[in-house]
Amino acid sequence: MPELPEVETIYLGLERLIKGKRFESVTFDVQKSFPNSYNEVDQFMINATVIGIQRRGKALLIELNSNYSLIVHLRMTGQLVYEGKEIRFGGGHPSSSLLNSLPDKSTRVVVTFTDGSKLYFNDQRKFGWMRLYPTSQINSLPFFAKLGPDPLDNLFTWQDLRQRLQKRTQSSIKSVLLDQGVVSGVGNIYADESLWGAQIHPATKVQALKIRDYKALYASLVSVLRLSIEKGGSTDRNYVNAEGKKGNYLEIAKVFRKEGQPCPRCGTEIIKIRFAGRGTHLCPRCQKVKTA
DNA sequence: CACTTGACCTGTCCGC
DNA sequence: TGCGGACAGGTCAAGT
Repeated sequence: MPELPEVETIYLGLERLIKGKRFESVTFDVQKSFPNSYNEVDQFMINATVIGIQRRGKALLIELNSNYSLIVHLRMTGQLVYEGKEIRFGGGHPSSSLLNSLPDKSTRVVVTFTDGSKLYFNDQRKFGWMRLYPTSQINSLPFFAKLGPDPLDNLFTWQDLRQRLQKRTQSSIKSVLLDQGVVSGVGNIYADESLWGAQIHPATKVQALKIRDYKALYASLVSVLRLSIEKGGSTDRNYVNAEGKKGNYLEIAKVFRKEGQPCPRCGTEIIKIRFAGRGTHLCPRCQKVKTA
């Protein structure tokens, strides 16, 4: 669920809220959520200062001045929430937030900074993780080494998209869009939304796509991702940003979670099917399967 | 080798 | 009300 726009929103929040802060202590409940040893945490995290934050695909990198970086992947239900003098939870805090008080029962890691502020890593399903790695090794970690380009990179063009998709001509377009090695950051929500925008059926084989399809898909993907960032991302179930607030993109989504409602383009009822093992939303009239 | 399916988890919702 | 099962969907390992 946290896809590119959600992780970008968290990134923007962390940039403002924790950059320059120094770690005082760290506690965690299950090793799976934070697999480093106590020794590594003591040596490379405690008393280290946050010097930079990056997003790469759906992952966050928090760079420390100890030559280590903290990598965070939220997977399905992860949250990274800040609490400090600017932001408090509970105690009658008026809330567009999903959160009442922290920590809660899904809190896996609590990081405390020297100014008393805290960063909570919550993860209901425990698929997500955060982990310290030497900064110099990050680019060679398998996850990052094979990561495709960011679709919002200024240098990324429709020709790049076409060239990368065309390495997978036998596959369906939706499966390929979800492959982080082809393009990074796209998940189930924005795959469905961008394919609707480009009027391409998710099951269409890449080999059946024409030049105009690549151009349309590129334009659609970029605009959907940008629009969602403006809206603070999508809150489907439990996504919140670094301030604990929900995103608003789903209010203006065209097909995702809109089954039974009219297609904004042609009025036909949006359907939900199961495709490539996932819930897939589309307009059966605007998005026909094309064959080569 | 390319692609698809199952496992990892927990909470929610639906039907009986 | 309680219970079993389907479902949610990111990534990697295992299977076809």
